[in-house]
Amino acid sequence: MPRGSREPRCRRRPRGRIPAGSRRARLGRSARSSACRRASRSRRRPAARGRAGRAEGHSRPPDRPREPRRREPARPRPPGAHRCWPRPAGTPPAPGRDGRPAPCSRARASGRPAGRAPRPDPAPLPPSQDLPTPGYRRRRPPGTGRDNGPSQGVVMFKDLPSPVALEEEVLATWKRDAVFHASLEARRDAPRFVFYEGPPTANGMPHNGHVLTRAMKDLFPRYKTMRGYRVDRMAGWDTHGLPVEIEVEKTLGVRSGGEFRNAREAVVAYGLDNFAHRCIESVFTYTHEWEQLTERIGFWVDTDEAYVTYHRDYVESVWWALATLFDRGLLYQGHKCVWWWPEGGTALSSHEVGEGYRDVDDPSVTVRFAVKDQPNTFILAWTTTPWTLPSNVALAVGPDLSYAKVRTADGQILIAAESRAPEGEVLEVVKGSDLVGLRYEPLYDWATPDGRAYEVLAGEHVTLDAGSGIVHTAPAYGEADFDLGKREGLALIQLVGADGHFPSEGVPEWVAGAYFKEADKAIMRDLTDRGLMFHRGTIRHAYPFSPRSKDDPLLQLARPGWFIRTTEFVPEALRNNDAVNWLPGHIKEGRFGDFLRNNVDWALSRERFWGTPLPIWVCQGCNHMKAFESMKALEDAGAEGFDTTVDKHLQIHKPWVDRITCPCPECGLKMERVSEVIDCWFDSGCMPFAQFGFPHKGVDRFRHAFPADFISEAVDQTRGWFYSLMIIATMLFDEDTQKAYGLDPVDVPRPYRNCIVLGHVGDMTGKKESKSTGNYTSPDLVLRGRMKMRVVGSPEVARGTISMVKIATRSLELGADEKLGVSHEETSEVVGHVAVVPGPNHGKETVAMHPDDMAAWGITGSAWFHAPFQAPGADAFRWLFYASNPPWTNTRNSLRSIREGQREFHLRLMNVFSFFSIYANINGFTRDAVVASGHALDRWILGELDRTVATVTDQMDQYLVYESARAITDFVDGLSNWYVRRSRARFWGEGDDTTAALSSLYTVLVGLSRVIAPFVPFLADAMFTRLVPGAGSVHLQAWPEDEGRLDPALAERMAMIRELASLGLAARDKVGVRVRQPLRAAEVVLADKALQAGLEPLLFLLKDELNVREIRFSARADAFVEYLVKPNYKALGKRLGKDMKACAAAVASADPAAIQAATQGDGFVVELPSGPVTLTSDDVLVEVQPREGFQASGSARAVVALHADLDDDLREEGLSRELINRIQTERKNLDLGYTDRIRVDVRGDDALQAAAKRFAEHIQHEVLAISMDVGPLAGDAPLDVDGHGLMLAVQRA
RNA sequence: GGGGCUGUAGCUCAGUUGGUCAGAGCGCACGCCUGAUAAGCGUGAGGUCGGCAGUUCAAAUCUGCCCAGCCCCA
Repeated sequence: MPRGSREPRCRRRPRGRIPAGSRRARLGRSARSSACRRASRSRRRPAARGRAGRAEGHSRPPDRPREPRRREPARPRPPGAHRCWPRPAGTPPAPGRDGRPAPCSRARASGRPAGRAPRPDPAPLPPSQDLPTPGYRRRRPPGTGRDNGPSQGVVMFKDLPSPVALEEEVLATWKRDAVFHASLEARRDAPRFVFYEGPPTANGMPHNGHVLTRAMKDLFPRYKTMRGYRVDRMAGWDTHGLPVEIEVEKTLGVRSGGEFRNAREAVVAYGLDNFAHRCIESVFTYTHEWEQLTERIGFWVDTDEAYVTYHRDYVESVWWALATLFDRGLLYQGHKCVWWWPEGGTALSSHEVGEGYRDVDDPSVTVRFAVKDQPNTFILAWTTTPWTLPSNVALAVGPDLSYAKVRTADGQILIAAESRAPEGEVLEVVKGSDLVGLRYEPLYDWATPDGRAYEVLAGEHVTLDAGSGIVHTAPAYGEADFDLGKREGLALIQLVGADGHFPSEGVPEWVAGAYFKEADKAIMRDLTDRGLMFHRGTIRHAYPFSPRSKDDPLLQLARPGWFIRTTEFVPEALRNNDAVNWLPGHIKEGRFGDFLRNNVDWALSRERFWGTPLPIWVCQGCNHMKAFESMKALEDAGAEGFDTTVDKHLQIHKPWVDRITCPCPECGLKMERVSEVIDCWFDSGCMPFAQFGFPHKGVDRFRHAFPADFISEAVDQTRGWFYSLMIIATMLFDEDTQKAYGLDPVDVPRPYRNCIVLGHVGDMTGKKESKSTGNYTSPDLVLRGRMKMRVVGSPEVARGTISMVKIATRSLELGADEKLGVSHEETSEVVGHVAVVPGPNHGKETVAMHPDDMAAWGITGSAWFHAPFQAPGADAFRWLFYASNPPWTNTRNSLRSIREGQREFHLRLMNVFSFFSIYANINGFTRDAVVASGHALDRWILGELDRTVATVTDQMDQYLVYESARAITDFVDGLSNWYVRRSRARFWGEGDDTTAALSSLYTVLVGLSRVIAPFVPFLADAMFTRLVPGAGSVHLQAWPEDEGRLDPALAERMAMIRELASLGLAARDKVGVRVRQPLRAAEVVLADKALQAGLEPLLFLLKDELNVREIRFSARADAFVEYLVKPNYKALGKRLGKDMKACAAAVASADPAAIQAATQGDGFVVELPSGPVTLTSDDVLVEVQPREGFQASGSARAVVALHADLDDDLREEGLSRELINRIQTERKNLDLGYTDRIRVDVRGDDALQAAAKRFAEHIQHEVLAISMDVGPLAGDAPLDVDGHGLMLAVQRA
C-alpha cells in the first residue's frame, strides 16, 4: 500500500490539526477503527483465524504492510464452530453492495462509500460458511473462541440460540413433555376461566388475520392459567355454509348454463348425497395447514376434542335450540327481501353482497303516473330500475316534505316535490301527508293485485336527494318497499321471478321471457311511446354483482323463508350487552349497540343444501307443524325413513334427513321436513352449548362453561359471531331455562363477559392484505423464512430475477444484492438464486421468472423461495400484534415491522440474557448463590421489576394488551440500557458485589421470563428452563407477585439521574470530547434544590456514565443558568379563573429571584383585577435553562454543564483509557476467551509511556494482563492514538 | 346514501378528569462505546396536533360543521 493512502470509509474523524504527510497521515491505514478491522476479518472468513500464530506476534510488524498478512491462508475452523446462527438451507451469503461481503456497520451507518480501497479480490466463500445475518447477533457455541465458561468447564447457563432454533427446541419440549396437557391437569380443580374458540372454516388457507386472532386468543388463557385458573380450550371448526358449497361447485364444475338454468339445478342433477360428501372433504382441505400454523405460533388449543358443526351431536344441539324457539312461537314463516343471484339460484349473504359492489351506469327515469279521476294530472315518480315498474303497487312521499302541483306550458298538471318540481305555474303547495291516499292508474295491468294497490303512501325513506321526491314502490323488489308494503298491507306483484326473467306468458310479447336488465330498455321505450316518460337519464352508482361471477347483476327479491322473532328480545339483548366489557368500549354503544337497536327479525333459512337442516316437519294433510330437537325425538314420534347405511353425521343432513317422515299427531297423515337449511351463523352462535352436545349429552359441562370470560375475533364478527352468540343466549337462557336445566343462575345471560374486537391486518401501507393484489406477507415467510409461490414464465423478466409487485418487494426488505433461494415444490434443496425486482401483478401468490431459468431449474407450477435472512419466528410475529398498536386498530404487517419489534424487545432481552450467562458461567454462579443486595442499582431494577409486574397484571386484568406490552418494553429498555450498562464493571469482578449483581440480574430474568410467558411463550420458556433447570416449563409456573420491592423515592431519583445523564451526554456532544476522555467536573443545577440530598448517593452512576472526576451541585448557578418562574396553571386556574392571564403576566414580568424568595417565605403578592392574590411555593413552577455560550444542556428540571478544559493529568488518564481500548480490541482480534490472560508489550512516545506506566495496574487489571512491558517506539508506528504513535503486542499468557 | 372508527414528526403510534417548550420507537443526521460486540448506546433535526367555527382564564383533549382514510351497512 502506498504511503499516505487511506481507506476513506473507515477513517475516523481527525482530531486536532495534523499536517499533511505527518505521522497521522502516514498511519492512516492503522488508524482504522477496530470495527472496520473486524469487518475486514469477517470478509475474509474463514481466513484470518490464525489464533496461535497471531497471538505471538506484534499487531503488525513494522516492516511489513498489514494487508498481505491478512491474505494468509485460511486456518480451518473446528467442525461445528459456526460463528453465527445457521442460515436457512441453501441461502446464499449476504454480500455487500459492491458484490463483496457487507462492510462493517459503522461504514454503512456513516454513509461513506464502501469498498473503495484497492484490495485483492476476496477469497471465495466455501458454501458451508456463514456470514452475518443483519439484525442478529453473532453467536458462538461454547468451547470456541471467547466462550462463556470458566476454562471450558461446566456451563450452567446455556446461551439462547436464534429465534427459530429456539422455538423449535421449545416446541419439541412441549410435545415431549405434553406441557399443554400438564398445564390443564395442574389446574383441574382450580376456579375456571371460560374461553370460547370462535370456529374458523378450514376450507381456506389460514392467513395473517388468523395469526392475529390466534395470538390474542392464546394470550389470555396462558395468562389466566398462570394466575391460577383452569382454562379449558376446545377447538372448533365451522363446516357449513354457502362458501363451502360454492367451493365444491367450483371443483365439480357444476354451474349454470348449458342444460341447467342455475347452479341449484346443477347440484341437484349431480346428486345431493355425493354433494354432501364433497362438502365434508372440502371443509377439511386445509386442516393440516391450520394445525401446523396453530402449533407453530404457539396457540394452545385442544384439537383432540374439537367441536365440528356438522357432527350429529352438534347439529342436535342446534336442533334443540330451534325446537325451543319454535315451541315458544318465535320461529315463523314470512317473506324477506334478499339480494338474489339468479344465475346461482341463491340469495347471498350481506357479506358476499358487499364484496360485489361496483360502480355502474343505470337508468334514472322519472315517469308520469296518471292520477285517478283527475284528467291530465300526473304524479312524477322516480326509479333507477325500470324493470320493476310493471310490479309497481304504490308511490311513496315524504310526509313532512313539501310538494307542488305545477301547470306546465303544455297544460299538464304535475305533482312533485316543491324543490324538484318542473318549470311552470305553481298551483298549490302541500305537505306530503296531504297527498297520502291519492289514487292513480297503474302503468301496466299484467298482474292483478291481491291487496291494496295504486295509492300514494307516506314513506320515511323518501328523500329529496334525487328524482322527484316521489318514489316508485314495488314491494317485491326492495327492502324499504317491502317493509312499506308489509306495514300498509300492499299487494305483492312479482313479475320477474327467481330466474331473473319475465314470464314467457301473460305479458306482452316485447317483454316476454326477457332478462330483467334487458327489459329496462323495452319498458323505457314503451313508456316513451305512450307519453308517460317525463325524464330519462343515467346515474352512476354502486350496484352489487355476484362476487362469484362478476358479470351477474344481483336483484333484490322478496323470498319466502323462516324467521326468528329476534326483535322481541331487543330490550333483553341491550341489557345483556350492557354487561359486556367491550374493547374498545365504543363497540358497546356504537357498532354493536346500534345493530341491536336496529334489529330486524333473523332471516334464518337458506334455500341451500349443506347446512344444519331446519328440524321442522309439516303435515301434508292438515299442515300441522312440529319441530324436533333430536333424531331420537323423531324416533319417539314414530318417524321412519332413517338411513343407517351412511355415516351417522350425514344421516342428519340433506338429502338423508329429507327422507325421514313422521305420522302427524293431529290427523295421522304423513309429515315431511321443510326443505330449508339454516344460516350457518346460527350454528356458530350455538357454540357455547353445542360444543358439549347440550342438553342431549348432559348439562354439566355446559353449566361450568357459561358465560365465557373472554372471547375475541375481528371487527367483522360484530354482526356475525358476536351477534349470534348474544341473541341466541338472550333468547334461550332466560331464568326459566336456567331453572329447567339446572344451570347455575346467571343474572344477565350474556354469553361473554369480555370481548376484544380486533382490527384488520393490513400491508405496510395500511391497505388490506390480499393475495390477488400481491401485497401479502406469507405467514410461512415470517415463521419459516420461506414462501411458496406460483411461478409463471415471462421473457420480460431478466434471468436470475423474479418479479413481483412493488409493495411485496418492499416488505421483503432485501439488501441491494441479497437474493432468494429457489427450491422445488416438493423438496427444500436449493437449485438457484434470484434477485427480486418490482413488476406487474402476476396474480394470486404468483411471481414471474424467465422461462430459461424455469427450464434450467426444472421449475413448473410452484416453487419455494427462501429468504436470505433468519425468519423472525413466532414470538416476533405475536409480539407485532401485541406491541405495535392496540388490538382494535388495524395492524400494518410486514417483515420489516416484525423485525423492528424484534430488535426492540427480543434481541435486547436476549443480549441481556447472554450477558448474564457469560458472567454467571465465568463466576460459577448458581441459583443457590442468590443473595439479597443493598446496591442501589439492584434495589432499583428489582423495584422496576415489581412495578412492571404490577402494571402488567393490572393492565392484563383489564384486557389491555398494548399497554402491557409497552410496560414490558420499557422495562427491558431500562434493564438493558441502564441497569446492565451501569452494572457492567460489577460483573467483571468476583467479590460479593459481583455475586449481588448476578443474583439481582438472575432474579430479574427469572421474574421477567414469567411476565413475558403469555406474550412470547417460546423465548420465555427457553429463558426459564435455562435459568431454573428441572422446574419444568414456565407455563406451569405461577404468575409473579409484586413483592413490594419498589422504592418510589429511589425510582424517582434514579429517573432524575437518568435525565441528568442524558443532559450530560448532550453537553458532552456540544463539547466534542469523546467519553473516554475524562473531564474535570460536571456542574449540576436543579430547579428544585430539595432533590439534591436524595441524589447524592446515586451520583457515582452519573460520574461513571459521564466520565467526569467530580459532580458538583453548583453554588454559582447564576453564572450559567437562568431561572424561569411560571405560574402553576393547574393549581391556580381553578382558583383565579378569568384572572389567570393577568396573573401569568404579572409573574412573567417580575424578577424570578424575587418570586422564588417570596414564595419560599410569606408568599408573593400579585395585584389582579379582582384584588391582590398571594402565591405560595405550590402556585409557581421553577425551571432552569442554560445561559447562552456554556457547554451545558438543560431540561426544565435541571441543567448540566461540563468543565471541558483539559490538563496533562486528564490527558494522561485519557491516554490510558485509549490504551485499554486498543488492547481490548487486539484481544478480540486474537479471539481470546473472556478469561484468557495475556502479556502486553506497549511501545510509544513519552506521553504514552507515561500514561501506561502511571496507570499500569489499572490497565493490566482491565485487560487481564499478567505482564505489561512499556518502552520507546523504534521506527514507524502501526497504531495512532490521538497523534501518538503506538505499537502494541499482545499474546496469550 | 346511512352508521361507526381513525386523522398528532418522513413512517408507526402514545398522549391520564381540559392546565403551558406536544412524547416514544423506527427512519434520517451527527457522534459515542466496545470483555453483551457482525451487537449496543447517545444526542440532534423534524410537528399550523386534518380544516373551520364555538365553549373556556386555558383546547391535541369538550361541542358543532366540513374534509380525508378505513370498516360496517346500503
